[in-house]
Amino acid sequence: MEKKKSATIYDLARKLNYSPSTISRALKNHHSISTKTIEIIKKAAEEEGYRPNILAASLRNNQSKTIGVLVTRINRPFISTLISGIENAASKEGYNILISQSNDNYKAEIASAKALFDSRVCGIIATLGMETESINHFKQFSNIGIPIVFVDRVPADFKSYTVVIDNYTAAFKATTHLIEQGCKRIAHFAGAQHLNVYKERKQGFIDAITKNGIALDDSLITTMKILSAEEGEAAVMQMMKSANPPDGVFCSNDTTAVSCILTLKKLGYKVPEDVAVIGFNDDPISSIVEPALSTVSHPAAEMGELCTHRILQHVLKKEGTPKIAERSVLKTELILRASSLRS
Amino acid sequence: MEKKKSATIYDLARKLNYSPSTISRALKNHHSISTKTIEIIKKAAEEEGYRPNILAASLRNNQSKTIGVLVTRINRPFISTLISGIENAASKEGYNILISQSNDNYKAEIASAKALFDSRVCGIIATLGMETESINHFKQFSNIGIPIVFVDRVPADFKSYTVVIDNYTAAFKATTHLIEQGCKRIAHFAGAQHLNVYKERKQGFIDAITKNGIALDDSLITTMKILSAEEGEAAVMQMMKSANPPDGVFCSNDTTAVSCILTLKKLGYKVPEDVAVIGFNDDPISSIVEPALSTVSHPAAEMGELCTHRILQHVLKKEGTPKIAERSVLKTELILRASSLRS
DNA sequence: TAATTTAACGCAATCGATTGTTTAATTTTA
DNA sequence: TAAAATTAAACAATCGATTGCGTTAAATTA
Repeated sequence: MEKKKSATIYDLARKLNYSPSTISRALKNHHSISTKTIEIIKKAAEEEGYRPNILAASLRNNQSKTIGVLVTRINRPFISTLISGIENAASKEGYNILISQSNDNYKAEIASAKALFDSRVCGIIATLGMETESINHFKQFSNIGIPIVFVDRVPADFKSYTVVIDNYTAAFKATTHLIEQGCKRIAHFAGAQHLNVYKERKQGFIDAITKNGIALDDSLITTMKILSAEEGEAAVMQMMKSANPPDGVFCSNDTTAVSCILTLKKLGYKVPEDVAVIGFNDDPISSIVEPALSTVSHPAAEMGELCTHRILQHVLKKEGTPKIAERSVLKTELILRASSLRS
Repeated sequence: MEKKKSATIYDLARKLNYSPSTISRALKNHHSISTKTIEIIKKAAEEEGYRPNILAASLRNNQSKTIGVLVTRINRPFISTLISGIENAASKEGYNILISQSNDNYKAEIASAKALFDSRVCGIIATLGMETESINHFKQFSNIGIPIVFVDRVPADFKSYTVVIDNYTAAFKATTHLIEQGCKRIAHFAGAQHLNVYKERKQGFIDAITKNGIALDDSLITTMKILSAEEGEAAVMQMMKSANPPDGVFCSNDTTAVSCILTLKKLGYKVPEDVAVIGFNDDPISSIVEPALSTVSHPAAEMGELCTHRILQHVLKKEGTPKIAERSVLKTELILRASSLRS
């Protein structure tokens, strides 16, 4: 159990009587090294169990084949699937991913960004936290030309790559679907309005309502802090107590939507007959709850893969190629299940 | 948008007329640097936006304050929560985590291990894949003294730290609970038997059955490849068709347990009256399905934190301290819900 | 006052891989 | 055959932080 260190190119050089530079070049098939020598060196490298020291190479090249990923919480269905997509695409190209979570805490997000920066990641993929006020902590990356990809929860005005879904249209369609099912008074569980995703979903909801000639009733919109099950339950209790309760609810996420269904049932209402419900995200619980929850599917894995591709495109791009802050909008799908189907 | 690089200790040294070594020492409050100088240097570092180059420091120290995490699939409730625990504990101590997933593919697991090794992680936390045959790919770490923590799905005979739950006891208790609820013919959905977790759960099941004086009926045990919902459904269809169907099922995971409940309901059986069901993991779906699923809770986040602590303890340990391949067994909890409560 | 300590900091090697520039040997061309 | 071109490999600087050892000047002690 000695701490014997793995061989370096210097060890190989000494052993084979070549210079370290020859070893280095041979290992990556440099043309100035003869085929014979390359063979000899590769064989020896194999035998000696040589493994390149990535730290040394990264230091020298000043870039680290490591992508930083900064998310709010790793253990959320959407986020973990996103990360999975990021990882699959990255490892396929020989890149590693460094993960950090902010737990939706602003200060932690800043600290995480700094940590990832210090690790000299070659690019960073991030989703903003609930509390994020400013995004100055991302400027350190753009300042030195490190590409940033904001995904899902993105800032309004920051020059970077962006990977999102069309929240507005998805919300519009979801709400329209409820209207088509005969809902006349539709409620909306909105999320924190400083985050694009919830703001856009709310706007999609509002526009669908008004464009269908329904009067917008602000009292039917509940804005929640974190869209938790508890908040969902409380909102339902409140709403159903009112003189004119809703007959449909469009929730900004599945957590509150499932909570909504469960609470409605507990109160004795039938879903979707009395109240139709539709959520957002297509979390695993949505297909398990009874009635199964209609929802909007988020192409999480694809989004993750695309994020990685954006970073790699940027990193591998030749000098001089213009950097375009491209915005990618992925398609969502309306998943219709029993919770909203009255026919 | 120039690629201006961030300041180094050399830049600061030139600017302040100190030597790089003094800058380096001042930044970490070395006692041989005067308080006044430290102040000056830190102030300048702040102003210049100095950020240490971790790659350089790691190369010099030959250790990287980065923990490698090798899992099967990131987007599973248990795994993502485990990772979350690992990350929280690591970032608290200033360590980063590098994540790689094998997607349960043996070759990918080997490649991931190599990638993490090449990244010079200071320790590695791993759970074995479904296909993992040998664990030779982990020897490269132990060979050079890098600590390994196997978690949950661990190898039988490898000298390393281990963080697991007591699968046997949990399974024993879960099965006993079904017996106490009056079940006479209890089925078991077992997982791949070369993995410790499923093997132990099966043994716990068997022992609970026999110790309660019930005859063991092998036909009631279905061994599944990946414990998917589809496999669960198929198994239920098969079993309920038999002449002597079970009145209770202990499933090795929640995915098959939920699938079991849904299938039973579809077939017209009542849960738990006709068939009581209990799962394993306490995934989010388990509390949403109807009837809610009784299950065994896995302290995933704690396990993750403990894994990180094991690595850090080892890494920060002074020279000469004996390395103990400690095995940590965490407590599980039997979560009783409607799917198994007949009283 | 001379001899020692101590405080404060600089010098230079080091970690391992990379790469522009030379050098040496061999082959081709004039 | 001498000069030029090509091939193959060595030399040496570099990336940025760290650290053992050496150096200088001031402070303390004898």
